[in-house]
Amino acid sequence: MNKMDSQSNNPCKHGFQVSCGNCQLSAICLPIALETKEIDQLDNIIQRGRPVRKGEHIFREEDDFTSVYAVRSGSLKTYSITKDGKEQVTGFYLPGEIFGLDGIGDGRHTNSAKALETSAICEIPFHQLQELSGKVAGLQRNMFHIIGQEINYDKQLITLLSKNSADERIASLLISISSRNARRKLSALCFRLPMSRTDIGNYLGLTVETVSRTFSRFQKLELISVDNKEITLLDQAKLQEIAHGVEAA
Amino acid sequence: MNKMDSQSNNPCKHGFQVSCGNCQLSAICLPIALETKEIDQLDNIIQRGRPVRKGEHIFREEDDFTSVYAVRSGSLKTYSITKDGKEQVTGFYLPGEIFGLDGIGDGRHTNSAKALETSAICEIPFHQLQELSGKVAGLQRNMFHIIGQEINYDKQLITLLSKNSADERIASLLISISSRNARRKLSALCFRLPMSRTDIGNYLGLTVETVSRTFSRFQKLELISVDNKEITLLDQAKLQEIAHGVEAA
DNA sequence: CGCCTGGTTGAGAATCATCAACATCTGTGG
DNA sequence: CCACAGATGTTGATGATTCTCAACCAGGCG
Repeated sequence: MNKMDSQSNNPCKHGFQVSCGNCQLSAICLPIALETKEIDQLDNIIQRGRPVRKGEHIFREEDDFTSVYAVRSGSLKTYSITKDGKEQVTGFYLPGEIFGLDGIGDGRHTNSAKALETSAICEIPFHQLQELSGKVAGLQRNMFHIIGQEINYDKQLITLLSKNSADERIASLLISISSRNARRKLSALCFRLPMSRTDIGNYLGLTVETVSRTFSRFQKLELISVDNKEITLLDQAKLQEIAHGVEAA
Repeated sequence: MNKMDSQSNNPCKHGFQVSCGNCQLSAICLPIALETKEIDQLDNIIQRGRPVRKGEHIFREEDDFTSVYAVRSGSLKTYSITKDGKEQVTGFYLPGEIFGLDGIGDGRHTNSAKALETSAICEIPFHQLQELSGKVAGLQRNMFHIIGQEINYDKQLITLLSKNSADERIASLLISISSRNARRKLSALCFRLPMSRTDIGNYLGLTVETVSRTFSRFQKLELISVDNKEITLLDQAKLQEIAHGVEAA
């Protein structure tokens, strides 16, 4: 069915021959306006691999950190395994978003990245990016900017986990996905959640049951309409209010 | 009394005329070995301000991001104010540690930094650091390393908040403080917590009461001995076990 | 000395987790 | 194309952990 599939208006959703210059997402990946020449330079070092299928890894915990990545289409989650063997989901990434920055610290990834659906990924070898960013001031600023965003998102998530109730966490996640869709010029009110309820709960520090119950309750309150993974926000204002204007990264 | 004051073996605890070259903490601040010449270059751009007193701010949320900072002596907390007006403690920083990296994202600090006791702080103007790091490869790597650490710490804290019980969180914090003391060649078993119970609870997503009760219970179990802010770890192994080997950033 | 902040302890309440049963969806092979 | 199995999601009943409210205690500072 999938009548509202978020990607369906893109004729070739996994076309990986696109260059940064004509990529629809460049406004998101490259927020600082670079000169055409600089974009070309960046373009030359980016590798566009084959699409990855649902469940495949882009990298794994402990892998050498060689590249950062951008989502072209699809979505993925990052996660790590805790000392006692449990999975901890640390982030969801949608088209236009950068991931793989964990690992800048010690040269090894501290998370794994796994596709939630068939996805196209841009790979940017880090040492080349670093070299290039030494020469191109705009790019270096941009990199710090992106890294800084990651830190800010994490701090926000920390606050969410530390202070907010289950309702507030779920509402925040919904608002976050919604506004990230809006940034990509997709519907902010009607979208498909690419991740499972289990992943949502894991990410937000809740059990599956609590996630499920909260969704049901929100539906009963006519805040959202739930059809499996398809979500429609019926009362965005009220959700914002519940989320305290805080968006889950 | 303060017989075990962590700083008391430093004859001039707030001497701010020290240079990076002969600073005892350089092994922590500058983990990548820089050439002497490079250290001098770094040295020249670092500003050593007057000591800040307990409760004073080093910077505030929304301030322009101009510098990163290193703790020379004392300690501080970073925090932000949530949309609904509550304080969220986002980190504690001890001597040799770098803070103020929030703000790399959008050029404004997203947190405030406040001294927990009289402290000496090194200020490193960021644009100069950035310039210098363009020239000195070791320094650039070092900066990415430090920023990456920050990301890793945050991810660990996210896991802690998302998965762990009150006992586990408290044990993790104690182990963290302990091992950061050890890194500074101070006692890993007997130290003074510079922050209030309220701050601990805020940071770990717990109420003061829960923190207090947990400390009492740990004492009853002879895991630690508590005398106000003075903590002695009596059974480090058991604490490690409770913390699942996870340290709170 | 007494106030005020910070810390401790207790009783009761609320939220969320756990356990368990059941429903639905997906995708695979007959 | 249907049937089935395993994974994923929903709902209910019960219980544990942690929060809330409240009283009380200790230490520091005017």
